[in-house]
Amino acid sequence: MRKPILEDVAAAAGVSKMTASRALRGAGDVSKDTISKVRQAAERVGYVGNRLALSLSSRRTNLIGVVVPSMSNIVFPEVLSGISETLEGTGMQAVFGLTDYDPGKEREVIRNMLSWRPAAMIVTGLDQPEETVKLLKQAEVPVIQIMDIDGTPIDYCVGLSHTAAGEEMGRALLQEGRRKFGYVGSRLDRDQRASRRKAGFERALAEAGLRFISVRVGEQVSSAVLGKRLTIDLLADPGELDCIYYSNDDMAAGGLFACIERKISVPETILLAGFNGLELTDALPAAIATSYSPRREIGRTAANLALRALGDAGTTSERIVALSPKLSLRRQAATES
Amino acid sequence: MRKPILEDVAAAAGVSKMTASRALRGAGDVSKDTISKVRQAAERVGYVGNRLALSLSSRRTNLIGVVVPSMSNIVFPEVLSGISETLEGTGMQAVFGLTDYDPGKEREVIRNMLSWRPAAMIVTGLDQPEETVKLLKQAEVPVIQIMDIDGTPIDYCVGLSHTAAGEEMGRALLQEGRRKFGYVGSRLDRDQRASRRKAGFERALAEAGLRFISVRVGEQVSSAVLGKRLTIDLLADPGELDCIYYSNDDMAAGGLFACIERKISVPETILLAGFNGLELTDALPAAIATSYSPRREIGRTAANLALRALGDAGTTSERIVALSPKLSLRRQAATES
DNA sequence: TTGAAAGCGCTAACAC
DNA sequence: GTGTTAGCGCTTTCAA
Repeated sequence: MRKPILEDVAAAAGVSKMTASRALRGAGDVSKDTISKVRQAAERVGYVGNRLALSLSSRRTNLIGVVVPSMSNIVFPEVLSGISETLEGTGMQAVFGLTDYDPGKEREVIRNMLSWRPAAMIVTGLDQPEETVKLLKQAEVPVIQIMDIDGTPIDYCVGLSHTAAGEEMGRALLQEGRRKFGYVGSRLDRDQRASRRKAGFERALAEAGLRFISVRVGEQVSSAVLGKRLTIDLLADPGELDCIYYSNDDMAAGGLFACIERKISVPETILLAGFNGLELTDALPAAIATSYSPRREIGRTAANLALRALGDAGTTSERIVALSPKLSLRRQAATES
Repeated sequence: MRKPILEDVAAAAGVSKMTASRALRGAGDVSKDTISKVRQAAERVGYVGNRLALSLSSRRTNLIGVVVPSMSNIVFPEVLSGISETLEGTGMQAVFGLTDYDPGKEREVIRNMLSWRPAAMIVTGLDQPEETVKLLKQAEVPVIQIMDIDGTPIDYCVGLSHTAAGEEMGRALLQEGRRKFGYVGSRLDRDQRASRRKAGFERALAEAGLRFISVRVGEQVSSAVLGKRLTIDLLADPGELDCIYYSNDDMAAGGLFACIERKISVPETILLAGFNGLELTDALPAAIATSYSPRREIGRTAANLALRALGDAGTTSERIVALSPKLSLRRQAATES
């Protein structure tokens, strides 16, 4: 027996297709009696609506396309959680796509998503190639760009200035009296945000007449393992560093593990600084400096911007939502306990 | 001007709708000349196909629904990466949904996905409530259940036996001469797999006439922070433990950090054991035991099972794909270098 | 190799 | 409050 369609429900309930449709959606004026009759009939025949038909017919979907570069650390999964959480109960549904930091893949993923006629798009970064931007603009759906605000958004963006974050961290570490800086990162050609943090940091150093004494940039995906290896390598360079800036917390954690094994005291001898403010940093056996990036909140805000853009045109939102990273140089006191 | 549809492309190319459709899809016999004419016309007008119409009309979608409980550690993101990676280039597209370990949410997420008429479903675990199983069966699409193989799959499953993994770890640790065991976990009521690992471990202990001397089970999501806190708490119990089994590596890493701060030597004084074999464990400053769970491979295999189930009925697959976790008690030698 | 007609399963718009 | 008609944008089927 073929899968039941609306007409089967209508027949089973003894009403017309249209009445059944209205009853199931709770739209229009349908008598309480009819509604329960239809609902029961639907239950009985095991009806599951067909969104393809619904969306084609009504010319709108409940889909929000979300495009992120990677799932290899916890950052984007947390953004997705924030989006998913905010969308819950709204009837909207997120659809995710991965680009692996590849602009070509990104364009294909976006093109594919657009063919599903999503109600809105959330994409990572402000640096899409022109062709991709054109694609997004032609789609005529609200576009929310996330993570970054250094640039001009297509419609909306929410995130933080990575240049400023790097600069702020640089200033703070100089303030702490550090003078001999090293840098450890990876894949800066692909990860524009990490590379802007580095540039911002270097600007702060330049103002003090300083620059990175030693630098290591890996080719692999960033991870604690890579951070550890590059740190060990870096520490072999001549010149005693008193501070290392990492592209992110995963790398910095690896650096800390290297220092622990070598019995270098952190942060006394060398101060380590990362980026993201991962929960992991609170558990580490020594403090590393970090800027907390509000990943979940970025996800929530992005979803809210999308919802608002789809709702009544009355409520206008700021086009650029700047969230500031919270700098933390020392271990957080256990604030709440 | 409204968004171009197939008819606009056809008009621009001077052919019929049908010919344009075939030319763009590369289906049927269309002359080379016509094909390039149509492709150019599509490019010119900025045509993006409408998958809603395509799927409704052809009665099949390129969607594979994927339902996972959480994104709060790296495990499921890696599964999703594996799926995404395998689907790339096949024309199939994964759609993700989160359940937050809530059976009610799971049912709603699945029902929602089914309304998009996916070609296959990938869901986490073998322990869906009967009602949800009924929903999946009625959908008449291949269902692949992942992570677990302790049970009977609806259609296919790929994963490992968590009971066996726990038992194997227990035996190995006994073999190592450990005798005084503690356990640290969280949310065992929701995470059935963690709770089965614990049960398996306890079975191994029971065979040796032993049991956990101290146990801590938290209410929050598992994390290094929680693992650290519960470990500190556990260590305050009377009786000197020589081994702690954790619900997973995140928790175990937290335990290690607690030991480092307290200057307890690991693994000499206390051996710590987790589960998952996260990359992080390779970077940690002391070895923790773990079972490597092939997360990415589970994702890949699940996607392949789905693809095969959708392909020519000729190729039948095993219904149950058992992957074995690789036990590691000591730090891996850097095998490849 | 190309085209015309019918219809996928639903809802919008209008009648009653 | 309920039903009827006419599509949504594409593919399938059949004919030329």
